[in-house]
Amino acid sequence: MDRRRTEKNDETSAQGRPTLKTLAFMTGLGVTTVSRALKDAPEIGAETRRRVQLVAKQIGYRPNRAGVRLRTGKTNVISLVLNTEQEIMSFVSDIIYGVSEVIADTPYHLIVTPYSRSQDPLDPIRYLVETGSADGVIISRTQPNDARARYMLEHGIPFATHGRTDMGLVHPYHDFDNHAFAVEAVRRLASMGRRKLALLAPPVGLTYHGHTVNGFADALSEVGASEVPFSTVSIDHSIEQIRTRTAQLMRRDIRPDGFVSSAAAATLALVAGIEDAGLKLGRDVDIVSKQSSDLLHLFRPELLIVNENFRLAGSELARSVLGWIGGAAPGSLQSLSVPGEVLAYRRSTD
Amino acid sequence: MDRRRTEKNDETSAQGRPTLKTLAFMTGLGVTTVSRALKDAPEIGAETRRRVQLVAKQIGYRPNRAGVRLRTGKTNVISLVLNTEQEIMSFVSDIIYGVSEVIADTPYHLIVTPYSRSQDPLDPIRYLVETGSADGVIISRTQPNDARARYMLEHGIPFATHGRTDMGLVHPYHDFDNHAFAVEAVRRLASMGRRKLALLAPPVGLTYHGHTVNGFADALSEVGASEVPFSTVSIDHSIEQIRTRTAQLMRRDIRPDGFVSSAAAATLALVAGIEDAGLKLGRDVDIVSKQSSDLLHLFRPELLIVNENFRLAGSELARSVLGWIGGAAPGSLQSLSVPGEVLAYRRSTD
DNA sequence: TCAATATACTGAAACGTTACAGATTGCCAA
DNA sequence: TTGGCAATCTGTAACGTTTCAGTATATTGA
Repeated sequence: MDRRRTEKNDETSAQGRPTLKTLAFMTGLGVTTVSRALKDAPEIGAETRRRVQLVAKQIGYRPNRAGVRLRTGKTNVISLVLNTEQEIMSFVSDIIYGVSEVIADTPYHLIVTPYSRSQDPLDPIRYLVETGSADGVIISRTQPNDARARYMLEHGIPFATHGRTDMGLVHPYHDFDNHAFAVEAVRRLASMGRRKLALLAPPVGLTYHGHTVNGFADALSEVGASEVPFSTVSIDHSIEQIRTRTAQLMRRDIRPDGFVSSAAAATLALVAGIEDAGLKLGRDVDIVSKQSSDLLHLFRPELLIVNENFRLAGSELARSVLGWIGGAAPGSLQSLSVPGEVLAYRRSTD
Repeated sequence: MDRRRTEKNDETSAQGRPTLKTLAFMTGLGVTTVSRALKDAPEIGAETRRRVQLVAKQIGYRPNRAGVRLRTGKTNVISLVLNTEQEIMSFVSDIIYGVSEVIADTPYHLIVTPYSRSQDPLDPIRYLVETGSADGVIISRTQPNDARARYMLEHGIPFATHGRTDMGLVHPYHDFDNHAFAVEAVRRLASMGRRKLALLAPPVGLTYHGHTVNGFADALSEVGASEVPFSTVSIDHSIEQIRTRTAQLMRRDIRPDGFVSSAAAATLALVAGIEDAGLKLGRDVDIVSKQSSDLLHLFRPELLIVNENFRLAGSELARSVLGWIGGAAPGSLQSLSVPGEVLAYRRSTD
């Protein structure tokens, strides 16, 4: 059953996977020459290079990852660090697919490194750095003063953040312009005559919470509308919590006639809460909501919708990390995604 | 900048990561002894073993993955093979989290290996096997006669399928009992007086399409209801397609008064189509739908819901693969998840 | 007492790769 | 002719690990 070779040389017939040694034997060259020929090193004769590459292609040679990794330290791995308690209707799959698209034609593999909310978010990063498990890292849930970004910068490992930081440190990122989103949302609500607006914001602590809150505030004063505070819940809260808090809010004398919501799942809860309070979407209140997959319009056609493309985010993040690994300047690997227009499926005038 | 050691021995002070050599030096033992001591080999003295393990823990020794992999061929990697064009509201993140949970306390890493629908689904599998990139594989979208399962069985790589096969070959799987789901769904609809039922089924070709269709048919004859054929669309079709086909169906003279739907996103489209035709959920028609995240009840409280837990599926699949890798009999690593009861949030009698 | 055996440990080799430090050849200038 | 040099190619060592084939010491049996 276990038919191992007794000879040291495997230059005979049946082999497992071809290695450099196999190629060296087939071409009559040395292992070193083959190695260099495959990576287009300058001191290899043009014909030799072609010959080696041809044979390599023919027999389907693939470099052994472990060999490369052991020798060079290069893992050819990108790690996507994810929070395990991500909410419902998660965008995670979109990001993964976006990343996959980009690394598909590279030798890179994507590993998913999870952490639970109870853990220190720095734990998985430390693990990756200490064990040298990846050449590059992608993180999300970015904070203005992000310990993970600082740590990776200090340890010299390339990374990209989904969302910006605000520490005066420069690193690649991709972000959705949530300030612009909030501004457009408020303008839209104002244009429909809504004057008392509430914001269902991202969780406090994350950078885009600030962006969203600021955009909301800026636009409020621009259009001369007022805010009904609604900061007891964020989109990170459970469906039930958002729903009950919303219902409470809507039963007060002073209640909002318009909402800006930063996430689709939260919007479902928001609508439920509004209806629990006996009010009607499109008549008593309007909502502008972000979504990452195209289904809110099915939920309630009165919803006003702005799309955020997480697949694009994944692609951009992957491109950024690979760019940094490839030696590009981190400052040149930053991108901001501008929100599209607010989409309406049925007018609130019905 | 590049302060490499000139000495061959790194037994001096500042090092990067500790290796077996480091431990050997610190303990005064040979590298071999240290290696064996760490894995509780029998021929190591009890005290030596303890001493080595203590020191290893103290200095935070972590075996170098590349070294192990090169020497032993063990990758300590599980690959999750995913279709990149997965629909909206994807369960992918749940599966990933489920897998992560299980491998968290193991040396395993999870890599995501994507393939697009245009590709041969066998491609990623071949890649994994040929390059020896993983110790175990998890696949979904399983077919009765699944070329991937056959291929992996032939090549002796442990795997688990999400969904069963029907080839007379034995391998680990986890599946949701879709036959039971369809039966319960039909019974429920029948108990509400619905007699003409339609099925929004999984895509033809996948094993659970058959299970669902059979369960549906079995229960129909059990309760004496009739079927309104609706096989022009499956849950794999786009939201728009399902919606328009549903509307067409519901405008016919003979239209269903009950639906069984195999996916939440499809149900959204189904409801939209029904309402496009001017009919009302809970009055003209009832729907029993599967869902994997808890939000359909927010969409329409009249919906009847059965939950499918994909996180559990991920965990079970991971456990199975690890079990097989660990030498368990593949036949002992099969599990079937029984659907919970049909959940109602508001009675259709309203 | 001697040999046999068990116990505890060890060095060398190998996995596949790349970097370093040559080695060989041919050509040209002096 | 000689030396120098460019152009190609090559062997060896090393990355960190495990396995193989030992070695050394203590213990046992006769």
